[in-house]
Amino acid sequence: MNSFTEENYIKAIYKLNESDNASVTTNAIAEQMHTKAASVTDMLKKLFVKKLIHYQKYRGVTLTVKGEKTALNIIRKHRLWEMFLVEKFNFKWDEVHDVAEQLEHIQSDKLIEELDKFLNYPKADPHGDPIPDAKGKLHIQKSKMLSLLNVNDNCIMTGVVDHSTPFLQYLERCGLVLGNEIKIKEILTFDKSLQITVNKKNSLFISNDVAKNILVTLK
Amino acid sequence: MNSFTEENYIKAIYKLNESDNASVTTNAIAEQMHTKAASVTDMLKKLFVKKLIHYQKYRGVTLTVKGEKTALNIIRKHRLWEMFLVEKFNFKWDEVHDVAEQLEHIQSDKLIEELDKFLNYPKADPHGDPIPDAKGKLHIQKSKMLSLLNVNDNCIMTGVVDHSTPFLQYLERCGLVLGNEIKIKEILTFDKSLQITVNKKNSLFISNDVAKNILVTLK
DNA sequence: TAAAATTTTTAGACTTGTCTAAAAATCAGT
DNA sequence: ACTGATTTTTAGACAAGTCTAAAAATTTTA
Repeated sequence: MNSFTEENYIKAIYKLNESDNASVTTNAIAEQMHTKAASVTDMLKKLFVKKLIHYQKYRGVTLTVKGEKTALNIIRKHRLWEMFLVEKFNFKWDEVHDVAEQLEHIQSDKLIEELDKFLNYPKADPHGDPIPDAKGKLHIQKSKMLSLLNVNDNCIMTGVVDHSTPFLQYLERCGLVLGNEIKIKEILTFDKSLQITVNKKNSLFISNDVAKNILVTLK
Repeated sequence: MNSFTEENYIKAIYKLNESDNASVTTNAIAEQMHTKAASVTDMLKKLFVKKLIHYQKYRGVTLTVKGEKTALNIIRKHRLWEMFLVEKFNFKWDEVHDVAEQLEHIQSDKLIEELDKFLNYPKADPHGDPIPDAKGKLHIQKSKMLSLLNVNDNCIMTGVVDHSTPFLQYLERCGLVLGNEIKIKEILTFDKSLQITVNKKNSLFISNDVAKNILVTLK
């Protein structure tokens, strides 16, 4: 079994990796955990021995499959408890975090099963953040701004930020409607505009501002 | 704030003191906590510095008022969580303990308030163990077998174990009916039979078997 | 009431997770 | 490609909680 501290490191690594999908640096973890880089290095060695992370000195870390499973289990518990506190115990969204942070470490499979049942098996918490199932699988993806993805990422359009008519009309003319597949071919360095394909055919350029207003989930 | 470990020691001391109401020994705590006497001594020094216990070397410990308040708060949380698990999450009584043992350390006043409200402010858990209120006050007493008390203990009769007619008729003849005050005058060593008074007048002897079938709460 | 048995405490060591300060490795700018 | 800045790691120390072995105090027993 992993200690509370180990669980918190795993979760921090998962979150840092989630946003940029790159190898996570020692300093980034130190900042996230409100601790010092030296302490992080010590812990990384331990997590490496336990085969929870891939780690090479000076090279940052990523989670192993085992580490990711561990992370998803903690996140599952955290998000289910947040739902519970809000829906059943009259917590406001800004009040839940600290308590869920404690509750997520409680060890009991039956408790989490029953909690899930009690909440009617929610697929996402009210933030739109997906709740992994008991096997650690995410059934829905949190949507992100298209502008945050990288070259060669493949995604499905799921929403827009700007709902103005001119914008929506522009999108329709480009074939950018809900459900279509968007692949990023290139991101130009000088203005961060994107070359994309829609449904593997239509190739076009969109500005970074446009990309910021398109919500997608990774495929 | 106290650590999990400190809280567990406080709870252990409370429980050990509850049954016999005497100064609690180092070895008794060590056994209860599944640890070694040397570790207990170390912790006792810490709890003494924090003014949670009265402690003199080699003389055992009792809780201070502050320590007792701390204990009652943990017990309140423990028993509320047990109720919750049984009533809302389909736990059996033998399944709740380990989980409640973890949940009792969660720090959040609002959480416990809402939990209490959610359960409709229960006064006792289904074991009959009383749940302290938010101020640490016990509104009902757990009833025990009269045979477990000591000389000079004073109590009120609250129930019986054996409900057979002959037994109840015998009790009535002795004046042993619900609500009457029983004081233990003497416990004979050779057969553990008891000399008692009922309502400070009638003095009589009852066998230990009879005493085992009379439920009382301490006054 | 003195010796024997038991309980409790002390002393010193180990583990986990943390820190500071200094050394080593990597990265950035020219 | 070199130099300086930054990041990461190492080394050594500390606090909490635990342990074993030995010493000290208390209790039991004869």
